Amino acid sequence: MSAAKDRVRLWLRLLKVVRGIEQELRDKLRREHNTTLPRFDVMSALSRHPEGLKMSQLSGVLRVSNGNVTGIADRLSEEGLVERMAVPGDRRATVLRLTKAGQAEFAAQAQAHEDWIDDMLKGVSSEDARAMAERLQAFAAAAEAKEDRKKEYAHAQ
Amino acid sequence: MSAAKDRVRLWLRLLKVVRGIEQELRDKLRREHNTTLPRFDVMSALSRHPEGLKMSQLSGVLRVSNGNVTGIADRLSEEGLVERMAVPGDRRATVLRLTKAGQAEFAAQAQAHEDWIDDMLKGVSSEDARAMAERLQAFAAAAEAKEDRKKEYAHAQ
DNA sequence: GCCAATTACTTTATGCATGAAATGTTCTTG
DNA sequence: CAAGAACATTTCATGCATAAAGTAATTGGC
Repeated sequence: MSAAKDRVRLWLRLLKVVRGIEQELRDKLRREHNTTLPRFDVMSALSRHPEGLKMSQLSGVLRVSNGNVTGIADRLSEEGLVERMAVPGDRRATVLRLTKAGQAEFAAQAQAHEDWIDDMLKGVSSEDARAMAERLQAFAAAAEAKEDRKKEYAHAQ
Repeated sequence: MSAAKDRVRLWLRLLKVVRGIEQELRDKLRREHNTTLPRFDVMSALSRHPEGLKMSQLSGVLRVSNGNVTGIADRLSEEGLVERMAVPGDRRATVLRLTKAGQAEFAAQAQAHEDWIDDMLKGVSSEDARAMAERLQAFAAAAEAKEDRKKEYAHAQ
């Protein structure tokens, strides 16, 4: 009967914990690296693709809107951390990639980021972390599959 | 040795799951109730305090800035969901509270919200939900205590 | 009772986020 | 090959979020 309440309570706790950690990360990024989480996310995605990503690929990976990425890329590129490259054979597209300076800057930020997380989650043992991550993974996979079924159904209409 | 990696992985999964659910809630709120999560949060806080809250109390409860609440309150009050009341004896302060219309509107939103959460977390049993919530609670409490010690230390400087 | 510090709130400037419209390019198809 | 559909990106309008500055009222120490 109170299963719904249990789930809502879980959701509220999840939200509180994640928002708390996220807020601390934002503060540290701003104070210690003069940047923001969205900028960090963009640079992180680019660092995993040294050859660069098209704007649309980037917004797809980060699951944000196209217009959003435009602005963040503009600001990062003004600071020389990122550059827009023409795509030979398609004048519509541009590829965004880290500059040398961007790579160096991100390396420092990423190391700090990992250290902060490790410190904030010190209260969680390695085993617990693995167990919870696995559970969340299973849950996310189930939700994903559900989403897909929904889309197929919509298409069939 | 890889404890740090385990914790970072846990964090990334947490972030992904929470952002995913949050995004779906935002979409549903927008499509089905023509509102947003921040507006919902404000109305939710006010519904727990029928006598109303001062602007500063509200921003404290929601952990957002003062300036932020001003704008949300402006828009909600334009729609007649919320009203600003003068505080007798302190002309600086105003109390914000739900109007009758706001109460009715929020009741509908809150019920839908609970149903959505329950549906999205259907894959989590009641027992698992309680167990995870408890763990998160313990973790949050530990982090809170750590924060407090930090502040005391800062004061002592 | 005065005035300096504090408190309550709003305003401003900046950045992030969205959806929708606009611009220009490429592809498709009759 | 000439529409026109599809695609890649930017621009625009709106809202949320912050920090910092501004306005006004209250409080506390003298």
